[in-house]
Amino acid sequence: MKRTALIGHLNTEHENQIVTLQGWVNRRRDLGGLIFLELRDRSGIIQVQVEPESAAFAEADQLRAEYVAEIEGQFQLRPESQRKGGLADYEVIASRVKVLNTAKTPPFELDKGESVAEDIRLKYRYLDLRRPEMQRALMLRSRAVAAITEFLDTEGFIQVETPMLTKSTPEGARDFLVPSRLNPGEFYALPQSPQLFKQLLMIAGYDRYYQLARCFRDEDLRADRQPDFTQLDMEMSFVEQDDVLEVQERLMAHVFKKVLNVELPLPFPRISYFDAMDRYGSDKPDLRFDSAFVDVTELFRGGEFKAFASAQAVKVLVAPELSRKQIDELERVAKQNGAGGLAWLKRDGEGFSGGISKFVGSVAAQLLEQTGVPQGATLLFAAGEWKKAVTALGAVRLALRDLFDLTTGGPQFHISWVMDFPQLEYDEDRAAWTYMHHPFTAPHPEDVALFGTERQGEIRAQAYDLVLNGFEVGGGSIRIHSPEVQTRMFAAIGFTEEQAREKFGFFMDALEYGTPPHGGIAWGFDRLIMVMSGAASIREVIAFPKNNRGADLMALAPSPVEAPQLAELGVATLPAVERA
RNA sequence: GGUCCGGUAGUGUAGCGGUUAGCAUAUCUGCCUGUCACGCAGAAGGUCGCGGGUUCAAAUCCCGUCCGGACCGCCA
Repeated sequence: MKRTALIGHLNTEHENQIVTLQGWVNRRRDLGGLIFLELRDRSGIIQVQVEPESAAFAEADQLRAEYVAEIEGQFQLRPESQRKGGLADYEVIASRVKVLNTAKTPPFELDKGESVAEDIRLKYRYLDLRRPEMQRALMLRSRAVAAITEFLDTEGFIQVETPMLTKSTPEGARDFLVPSRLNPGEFYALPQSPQLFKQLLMIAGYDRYYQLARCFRDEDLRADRQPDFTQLDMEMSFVEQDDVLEVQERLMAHVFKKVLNVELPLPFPRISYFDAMDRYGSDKPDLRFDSAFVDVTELFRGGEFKAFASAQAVKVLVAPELSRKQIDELERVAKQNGAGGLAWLKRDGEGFSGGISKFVGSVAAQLLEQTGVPQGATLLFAAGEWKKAVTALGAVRLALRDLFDLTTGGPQFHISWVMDFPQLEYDEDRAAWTYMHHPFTAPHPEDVALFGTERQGEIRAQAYDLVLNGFEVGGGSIRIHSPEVQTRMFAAIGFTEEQAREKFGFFMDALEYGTPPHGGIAWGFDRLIMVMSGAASIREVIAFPKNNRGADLMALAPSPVEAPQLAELGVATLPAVERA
């Protein structure tokens, strides 16, 4: 059964040799006397010719789509008129064909997989994964892992595995819980991230750590979010913010170079959280195109248009000429993202028409000058409380991107740092301050004094996100290594000493035993691979993903379990009516 | 929890008050020796997601429900 080579590795050196190949029947073209087969493995596809007088003919005649076959024959150039470049210049003239296994007729045609409903693909994922597109994506992912390992190893990072059955770490998301049979009524939590463990490794003196860590968050899914996902988790001791960023930039550039042969320009641009929000309406702005907002708050202040006159912020986005239908659609986007509405104007000569034009007569000239809106183009406005206004207009900006392909002409990949996040955020619903990143994020040293004062909302965190084409592909921070600062942080978010002890006392203890200054980052690895491979969904780069409802449509998980299994765990389920 | 879009042979789609529910492809049969999305001829294959309603008549309209997807909330 020894095969000569993977199909894609056949080359001129094999020319006119007898080769043995194994794979799946990709396609069969039966010309009556003559049979052509396409044999596929993970590396490529080769045409096989079976002649009627060949001893292989009877067996080859049995082959159908997705049968597993072994082919022995001469690897040779095709007739000159039929060469198509690469492996398609060659074919194998079969001398022996062996059916290694039959296959049921596939539920969908593999080479039309792109247009097959995703739930069908997921139900038969093992067939979907045979498609060259899926194999390319998973092989790209594998190459990225190899590049990362190679780089981090060279840079002195040590790979350490942290537990999957652990105690809930305060990352903010819901935990997946695992009942403990040996400790009835008690539960492990699956890690949302290895955050505390990697910090403990720094305290333990491992200096530089990394791990491709499986993480779990029990929240609703999205096209770029799965309940179980992979982080590239890293932590470094005796570093300041710039040290972390510098290593990260070289690592990312190395991965892009190795995997895609793309050169990322270094250093990566940095933008503050405030600027990202203020100019692009997002903390993960897609900077492959500009379309920054223009601030016209002051222009309208106290003016005749009441909706803008006293607004905290009035932002405007220059859009191409829009139809009424397009404006309505964009307004729907704005409203879904928290805006009351979407005011608009069309440039008409030296003034404006449509929308709110009857209110802007007195400021028309300044509006033209400040926005530079071209003839016929549209201005889109969001006004109100600053964060709400910019967020809504940010969503409109992305809708315009998709509507008008605004990224064409820009770089294929744009990566940047978003920096200087606020340390604390006021939660209106709970009427309390909370952490924006996580409670171990170090504040900017100059801002520590603001803890507990009225201005604690101004404290800047030493936190940073990596943003690629509008996706957050990484996030990290310098951590608090001083027990005093940690205590002030807990106090600021309303944790009492007792509450902090109860939640992560072991970590509070550890902090007091000689914690080095340290910081790190975690990459959303699936998301990064999604963007690198140009996929529209994270599911395209995960072998066995969950659907929108968190279900594995192939394995049919989650599923009920038998009563004895629950009893052993000391767990009972509520009837559906009581769950609400 | 919410908004929007969708569900018709295995797959992908058309049909949007009266059709024998159409087309493509896959499948099966026959023919075919240079095909490469092989071709040609034929066959089989459908509870139009499910339930209810409106109507003389429902794939088509209405309500509910289930399922799938995108987004908001949520996810630091």
